[in-house]
Amino acid sequence: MSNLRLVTWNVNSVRARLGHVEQFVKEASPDILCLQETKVMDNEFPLKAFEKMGFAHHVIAGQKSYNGVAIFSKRPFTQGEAPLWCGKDDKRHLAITLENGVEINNFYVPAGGDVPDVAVNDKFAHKLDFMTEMTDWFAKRKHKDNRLILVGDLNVAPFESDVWNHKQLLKVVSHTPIEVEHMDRIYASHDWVDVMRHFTPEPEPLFSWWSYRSPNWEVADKGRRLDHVWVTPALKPHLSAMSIHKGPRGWEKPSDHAPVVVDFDL
DNA sequence: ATGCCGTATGATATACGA
Repeated sequence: MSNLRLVTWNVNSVRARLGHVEQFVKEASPDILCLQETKVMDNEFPLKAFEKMGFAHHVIAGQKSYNGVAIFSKRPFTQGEAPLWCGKDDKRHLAITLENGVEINNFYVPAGGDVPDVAVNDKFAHKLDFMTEMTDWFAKRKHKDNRLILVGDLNVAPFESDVWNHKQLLKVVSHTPIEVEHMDRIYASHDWVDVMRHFTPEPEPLFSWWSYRSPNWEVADKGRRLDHVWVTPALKPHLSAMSIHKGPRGWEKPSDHAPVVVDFDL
């Protein structure tokens, strides 16, 4: 058993945030770094900077302007299976398997647009379909011995204490009941453990995202928990710590998401 | 927070985020 530190962070452009990533990696020293919204094609990804940060292994999947995920690791891995979600090759998922057999899935679930109505908003329909496919995918692969980690920007804040004001956000995309139902089905698909709530149970507020549009983000604290770390039951005994790092959200020209750190004995 | 922000792009406006 040794310590494994995992970080998940929606950086909102890896090129715009490279300095922040370097600074945070220096501070937190993760063994595995899962990024979302890299917003860069693979041939333009600043890989050398990540090698200098000490990550000997990586897998990246980007496209121009939108989406994009990446996993950087100090430990060797093999790349895992990643289906075409909703039939689109829009670079929202990567999977790796470490030498100890632990599989890490890094997701960027569609944001869903503004209007929480599938009849008038294709983006919302895409989001719900994406979550349904995640449910089916993990249900199909379910096995009691599976040691899976699921991280990323899932773009849903499921619990009342995952948003700054439950009642005001019930009709706001990310906290609507239909999205929470879809997320509950993913939870059930593999008896997932919500690691962040394992360490910080309700009703303590827990946020990982604060809008750029809200001034005085830290004082107002109108946040939402959109970023998640889940594990399958076999990994629950190996959890040792979790923390959301608000520091980088306060740095100059920040991402609107804060990095989440989870420590395992693995 | 619906709002005045931020990132990206064949850009000086538009799409997208959530």
